Amino acid sequence: MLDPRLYREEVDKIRHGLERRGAKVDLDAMVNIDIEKRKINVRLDQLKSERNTATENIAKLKRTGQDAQADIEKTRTLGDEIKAQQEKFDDLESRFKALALLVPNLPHASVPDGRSSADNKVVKEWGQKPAAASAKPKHHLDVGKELSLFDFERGAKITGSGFPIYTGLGARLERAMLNFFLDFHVANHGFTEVSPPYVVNRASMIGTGQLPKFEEDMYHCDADDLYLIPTAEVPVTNMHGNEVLDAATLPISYAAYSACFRREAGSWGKDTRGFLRLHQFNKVEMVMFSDPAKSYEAHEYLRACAETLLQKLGLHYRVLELCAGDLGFGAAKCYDLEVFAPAEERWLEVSSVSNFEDFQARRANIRTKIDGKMQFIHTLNGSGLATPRVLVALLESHQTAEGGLRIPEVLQPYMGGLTEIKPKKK
RNA sequence: GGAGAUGUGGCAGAGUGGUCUAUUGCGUCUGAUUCGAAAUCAGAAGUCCGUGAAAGCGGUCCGGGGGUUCGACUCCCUCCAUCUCCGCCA
Repeated sequence: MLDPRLYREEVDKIRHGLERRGAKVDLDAMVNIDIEKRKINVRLDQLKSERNTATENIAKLKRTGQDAQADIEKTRTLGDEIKAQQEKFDDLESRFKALALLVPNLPHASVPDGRSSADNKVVKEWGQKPAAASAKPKHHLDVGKELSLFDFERGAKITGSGFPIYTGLGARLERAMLNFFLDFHVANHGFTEVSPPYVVNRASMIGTGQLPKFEEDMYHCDADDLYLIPTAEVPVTNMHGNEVLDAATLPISYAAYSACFRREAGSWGKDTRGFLRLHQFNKVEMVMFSDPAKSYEAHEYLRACAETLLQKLGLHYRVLELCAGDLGFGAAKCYDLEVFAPAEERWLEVSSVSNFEDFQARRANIRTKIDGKMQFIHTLNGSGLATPRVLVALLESHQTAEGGLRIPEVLQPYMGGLTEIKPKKK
């Protein structure tokens, strides 16, 4: 949510930011509701003030045993008027709030202009593509099949498409990645590990910005009115909802593993094959709560944390700075990390590192007191990392000449010392 | 799932329809005393909204929402959380 003051003091700033995003919002309607609301608020406060003095007077009369009937009658009509004005006010306020929850964050000044993902800026490339001379690597689905690492058919049988089963060494490899990610963040990056619920209430989904706008993308349990989390960002960020954080404890950094559930309602036809778009997948998420003055340093730090993992895995990747038109709903600035899949010959997004500034903190009401001044903290998060596409890159990047898979050194301790997954003998 | 109890400021804990402008204690901050500190004494302090150039002024907040009433921390309904006992269970 944006600072409500902006709607009356700096509408042009909002207009400009939304324009950069290519977002359509009826700003004029919101400004008008806000003006109307304040007008009624002034009248309402005045009426309440009158009532307060009147009831005080009644109390005084009653205490001294005098008749207060005339004052009671007068206050009764005052009460009716207050009720009527209050209803108007509540209606305007809820209308304003409903609209405000649908307004995306404004892009940070450093975010480049652009309409779509085609306009994102490559700011870094690490490692390199396999030499053209070497044999073209096999497709990850073929590698997985030969080594029996996963089973899409049976996943589809028991649940549906987009719910794969990792099997045998594939399951272990995926678990190895998650353990490596978590352990590494905790040991080297100063994160505290948390293991959150995978199901959250509606208020939490609003807090981080998934709702009310993206309802159709979320799995919902009707009987309990709870949502399956699309990312650990939701429970972990909302952990501190309605809290005033001690400024001395900032920044607070969490790393959380969770399964992630996404309906991907609007994505049919895009990347539906294999691992590229799943309804359930595993991810380690990094979440930070930062002093507002230091959130952009924290943003760079988070990005570096995610990058380090890819480097340790020996994967060729690049960093994109998203343009204004491609920013996620709540992000003020965002880096995407894309890993290269040599058989697919394309870049795959494996991490998205965002600074939300106070956008989520306003929704979830997370504050801190700095120099005696109450203010909203800044929230940030980044994948570190999601496993499916990393596995794809791993399968396509680390193939051995014999058709097996070389295990990156950092994962070997988690694989019982195994250095290579060898093909079955025929 | 069943029965009962509780939810009040940073914390503890009073308050059962009208000077509640929420008692008190602890903690916090400021000042006095002190070379400094402790102890002691005095004082101050919250959130959010509106209004105003500002000082200030008005409103709001006792788990959330709703109701009764001229007036609700107090009465009623409902939801949530916590605790105790019972049941079930990885």
